[in-house]
Amino acid sequence: MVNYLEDVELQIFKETHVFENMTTKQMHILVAAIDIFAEKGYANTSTKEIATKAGVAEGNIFSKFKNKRGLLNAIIAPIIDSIFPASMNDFIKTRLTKEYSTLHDFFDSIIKDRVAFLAANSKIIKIFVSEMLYDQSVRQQIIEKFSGAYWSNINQELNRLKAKHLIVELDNIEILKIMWSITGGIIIGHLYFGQSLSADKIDHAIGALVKALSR
Amino acid sequence: MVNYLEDVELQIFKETHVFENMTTKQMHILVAAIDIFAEKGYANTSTKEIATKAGVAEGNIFSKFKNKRGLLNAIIAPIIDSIFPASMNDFIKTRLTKEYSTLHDFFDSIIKDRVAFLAANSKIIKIFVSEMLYDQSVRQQIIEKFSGAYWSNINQELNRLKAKHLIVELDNIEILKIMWSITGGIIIGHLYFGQSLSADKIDHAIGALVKALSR
DNA sequence: TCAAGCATTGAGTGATAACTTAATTACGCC
DNA sequence: GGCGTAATTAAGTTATCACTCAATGCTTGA
Repeated sequence: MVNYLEDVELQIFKETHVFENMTTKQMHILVAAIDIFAEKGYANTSTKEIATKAGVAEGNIFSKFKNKRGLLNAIIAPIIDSIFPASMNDFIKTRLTKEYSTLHDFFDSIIKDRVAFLAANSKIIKIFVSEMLYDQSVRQQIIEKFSGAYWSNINQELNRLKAKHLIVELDNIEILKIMWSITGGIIIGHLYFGQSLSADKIDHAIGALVKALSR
Repeated sequence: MVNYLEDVELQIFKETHVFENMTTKQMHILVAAIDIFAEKGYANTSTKEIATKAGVAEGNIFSKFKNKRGLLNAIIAPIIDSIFPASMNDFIKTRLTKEYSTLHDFFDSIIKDRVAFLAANSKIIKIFVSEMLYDQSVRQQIIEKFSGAYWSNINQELNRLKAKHLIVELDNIEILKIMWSITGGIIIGHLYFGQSLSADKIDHAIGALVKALSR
């Protein structure tokens, strides 16, 4: 029971205080839902199945999470809050604001940070990705979060790199798209096609990215 | 009615002869299913809804497609057969076998071909992508198709480029991953985030890819 | 023209889905 | 230790799901 809270995958829920005001049984529901949603998708999972796996009565789901969608939201919301901005706050402080002497340092820092985050939350990321493809409103939330602090910070940083003639003169949005494509490719390969996340493979990808975007 | 067959989106079904041995009403079912699956996903769509949109009785779906999953397979199978190998056959003949003088020619040809294919089949691609994320067996089919003619052809071509010192000395699988990441990024941006497929944006991405993988 | 056979219909079926609710249990506080 | 509140249960309830099937319509070739 307490083991659940020590699961690395659940770190993000502790950080975003989702577990506060939750009983042990309710945490079990959340954890069971994450497991099953990640495996076979939200729409293919019944609340009865979740309750059975969590070892609680089905009604307990609805007294805490209101409805099935509410349970999904409890899983997805921390991701939307974290995938760009929340853990990004920490990231901006420790990484982005320090001066990068080379483009390689810049991308090495960003990509490794993001890959580590995504790999450490693979089940939740799977749920999030699937739902993002289905649900326009989830995509809209991403766009909004993206337009906030994350965008202005990284935008600023890219302009600084352009001023130093370190990075190619493309629209920042194009630069970011290439950056996230490479990161996404690594993650998709890992999550869905069983490819390794070995350090040298990631270094190769970072090397390619640096070449792609150097001036 | 006949209009359906002129829909660009359905080209792939004509090419793979899916429409043969189908009545007009059965084609309507297939087309309606594509529309609704693409919009809200397979699991969230009822057979009744498909029948209503197609203007037929619900039972008609089951007499032709056996069950709901059979209907999905009729949509997905041509994609699996085409996304790598089938349209790739044509592509290999007209493009891959001619000698490329520069890496830019090589990627320009490949990326534009793939982007055009994916953009011309956006609804079906959306269905395919969603189902790929859910269904292990679909992923397995991709891996198998990938390991066939497509792989040996492109592998050969990449080795030739390496011999000419035109391309970076990474594993071919790593090169392909970077290539497909960039292509995928363009498509995801277009299909799910409403970004344009303008020629100069694609040229920029190709330019970045060439730099990334040049020796 | 008509019979045979395939396409099509739509009412019907059992299963299962999400969700409700009234009763029961557990828990914190004086 | 008992009282009030919140957590939990389990047996419903209603709706909807995929799918069946017997009856009907349509086409085609002799």
